[in-house]
Amino acid sequence: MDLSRLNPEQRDAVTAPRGPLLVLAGAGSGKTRVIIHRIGWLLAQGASADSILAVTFTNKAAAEMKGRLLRLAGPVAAQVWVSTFHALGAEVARHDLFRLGWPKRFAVADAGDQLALVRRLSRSLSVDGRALDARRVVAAISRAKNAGVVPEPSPEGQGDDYDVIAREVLPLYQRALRAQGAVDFDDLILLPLQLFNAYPQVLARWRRRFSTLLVDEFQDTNRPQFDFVRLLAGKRRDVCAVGDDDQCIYSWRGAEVRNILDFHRSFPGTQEVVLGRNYRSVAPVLAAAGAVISVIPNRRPKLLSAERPHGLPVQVVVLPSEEDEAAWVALGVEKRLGEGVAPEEVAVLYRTNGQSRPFEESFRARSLPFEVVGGSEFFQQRDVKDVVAYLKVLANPSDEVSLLRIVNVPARGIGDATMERLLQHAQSQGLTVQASLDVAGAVEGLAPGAAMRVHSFSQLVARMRERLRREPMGQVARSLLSEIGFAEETRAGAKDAGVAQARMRSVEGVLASLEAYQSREGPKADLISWLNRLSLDARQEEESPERGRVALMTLHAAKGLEFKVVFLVGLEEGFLPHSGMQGQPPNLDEERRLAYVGFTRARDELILTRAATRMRRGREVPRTPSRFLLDLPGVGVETLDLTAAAPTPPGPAQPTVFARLKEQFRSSGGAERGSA
DNA sequence: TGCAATATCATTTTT
DNA sequence: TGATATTGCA
Repeated sequence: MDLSRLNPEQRDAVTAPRGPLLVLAGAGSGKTRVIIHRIGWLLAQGASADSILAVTFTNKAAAEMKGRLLRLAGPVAAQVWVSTFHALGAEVARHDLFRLGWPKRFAVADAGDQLALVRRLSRSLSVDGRALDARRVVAAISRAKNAGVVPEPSPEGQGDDYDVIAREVLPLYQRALRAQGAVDFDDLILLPLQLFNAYPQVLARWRRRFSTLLVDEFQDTNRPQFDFVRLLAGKRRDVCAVGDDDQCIYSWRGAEVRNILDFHRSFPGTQEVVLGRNYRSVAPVLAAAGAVISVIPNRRPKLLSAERPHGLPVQVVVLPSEEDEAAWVALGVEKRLGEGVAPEEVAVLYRTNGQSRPFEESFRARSLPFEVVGGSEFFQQRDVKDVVAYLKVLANPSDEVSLLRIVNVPARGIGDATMERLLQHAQSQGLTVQASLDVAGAVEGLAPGAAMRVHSFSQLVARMRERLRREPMGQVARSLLSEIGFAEETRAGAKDAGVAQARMRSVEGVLASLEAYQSREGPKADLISWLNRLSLDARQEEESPERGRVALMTLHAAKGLEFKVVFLVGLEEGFLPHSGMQGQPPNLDEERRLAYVGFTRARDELILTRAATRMRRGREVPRTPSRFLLDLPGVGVETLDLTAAAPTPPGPAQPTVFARLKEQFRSSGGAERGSA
C-alpha cells in the first residue's frame, strides 16, 4: 500500500488501529481518498475483503467508491461490500423479513406508491375542512417512523397538524403496506433493525459476515441508520465514520448532526482525525464558501486551509430573466468547452429539479452535450408509471395501488362506480381487491355489462401471468402492451406526433431496461427483483456513467462530486435559501450549508448567477438577490450586472435578447479574466 | 359511465 | 404556467 501521496493527517486516519475512528473531513480534504486507502491498508494488513463493509448514501457514491477501490487495490477489492444503507437493508430483509410476516419476495413501494396509498387511506380525513395534502402526510409519516424504532407517545398539541394526522394514518398505512407484501424506503432500515432486535441469531449472522464497517457522509445518518451501524458493529466496534458537519443537508430526512458530533460518546475511546487541508478549490472559491458557512452559530469551527492559493475570482452574474440566465450559462459553457475543458468537468447546479428546464432548452439550442442527473423525471411520466404499474400487478397480485391505477388504463369501461362496488365487496368479504375482480360476476349490485368488462380484464391479467412462467418477461410485457393497444392509445391521446413519439420512446426505455436486466441476470431474473432494483436505483437505465456531458443537477445530488467549473444558478431568495413549504419556516442554516456544498464542488471556477425577474405562475415576478450573496467577501469576487444594459423588451422572449447578450458576453470579456 | 371542458391550485431536497 | 380536481354533458 502506497501511502506516500497522503498528507500526515490522512495517513493517520488510514493507518489508525482498528476500533472506533472518526474522521472529520472538511470539503475537498480527501475524504473518499482516505476511505479507499484505509480499505486498501486493511487488506494489506491481511483483512479478508469480504469482511469489509463500506456504506454510502447514494448509489452513485457507492459505484464511484467501488471503482476507485478496484483501481487502488486490484481485483481482490471486488469482494469488498460497497453499498447504500437502503440496499444493505434490503439485503438483510430479503433473507429474514418473512419472520415479521412479509412474503419471501416483498415489493418496495416507491414515492408514487406511497402517495397513492396515503391518498386512498386519508380520503375522508381533512384539516379545517380542506382536503389533506397527501405529500405532507407522507412526509409526516416518514418523520414519525424515523423518530425512533419504538414510536414514543408524544404529548398532545405538539408538532403540526400533519404530525397528528400521521399518527392516525400510520397504523392503517403500515397494515395496508404489509397486506400488499410491500415495504417503503424507511422500512428498509427499520424492519432490519426490528429483525436484529427480535432475532439475535439474525444479528449474529450479519455480525459474523462483516468485521469492519466504514461509513461515508456520516453527518447525514438518521437515528435508525445510526442504530443499524451500532448494532452491526457489536462489541468489536470497528467503525470508521467519515463526514463533515458543515455538509449536513438531510436534516429534513431525520439526519442528526449529533451522530457525528457525539460519536465519541456512543463509542468511547474513539480516535479522531481532522482533515483540514483543502486540495480541491482555488482560494477565492474557498474564501467565498467559508464566508457563507461561517455565519452559522454553534458550529464546530474549522480552519480549511487553501492548498491552491491562486485562481480566478468567483463571478456573480445578474441577468434580466431566466431565459437570459440559461442562455448566458450555455454560452459560458460553450466557451469553456472551446478552450478545451472536458464537458464532464462542468456542472450546472440548482436548488430544485424544476429549475433545470430553461437550461435544458438553452443547451439544446446550442447543441451542447448535457445530462440531467437524477431528476427522476423519467419515472414520473404518466406512461412510464402506467407500464410499471402493469408489471407490478403481474408480479404481485396483492399490489392494490397499482391495480387501481391501471384497471381502467386505457379506458375499458371500468369506472369509479364499478370499482367502488368491488372495493366494498372486497372489504365486506375479506377478499383482496384482485380476488373481488375475479369474482365480479357474483358481486351484488354490479351491472352485468360492467361485470363482463371486469371479467375480461382479470382474464387478461391471469393470461399474462401464466405466460410469464414460461416466456421471457420482456416478451410478455411487449405482447401485453400490444394487446391493450398501448401504442394506438398513446398516438391518439397525444397532441402531435412528436409528443406521441417521445412518449413511446419512454415506454420503449422501460422495456429495454427490462430486457437488459433479463439478459444480464439470465434465468434467475424475475419481475419482482427487477422492480426492486428499479426502486432502489432509479438511475439504472444507463449502465455507463455518462462521459462527455455537462451535468445538470440539484445541489443535493452534487454532494460528494467535484468539477473544474461550476455554475450555481438561481441565487435568489426563495430558491436559495428556499422558501420552505407553505409557511413552514425554512431551515436557513441548512440552506446555507447547501450553498456551501455547492460552492465547494468547484475546483477552478465558480460562477454564481441570478435572474432579476422570473416567470412565476405565468406572471413575471421581480426577484430578490439571495442573502447569501451579501456574505461574500469583497476580495476575490467579481460582479457582472447585465440587467441595465440589456432590458428585456415586453412580450415573448426574442432572439435579439440572446444576440445582444452574446455580444455583451464577448465585449465584457466573459470568463477571460486574469488571475486574482 | 366516460370524457371533455372548466376551475383550481400549488410550487424542495432523496433512498 | 402547467398539472390535477371537478363539473357538466353525451
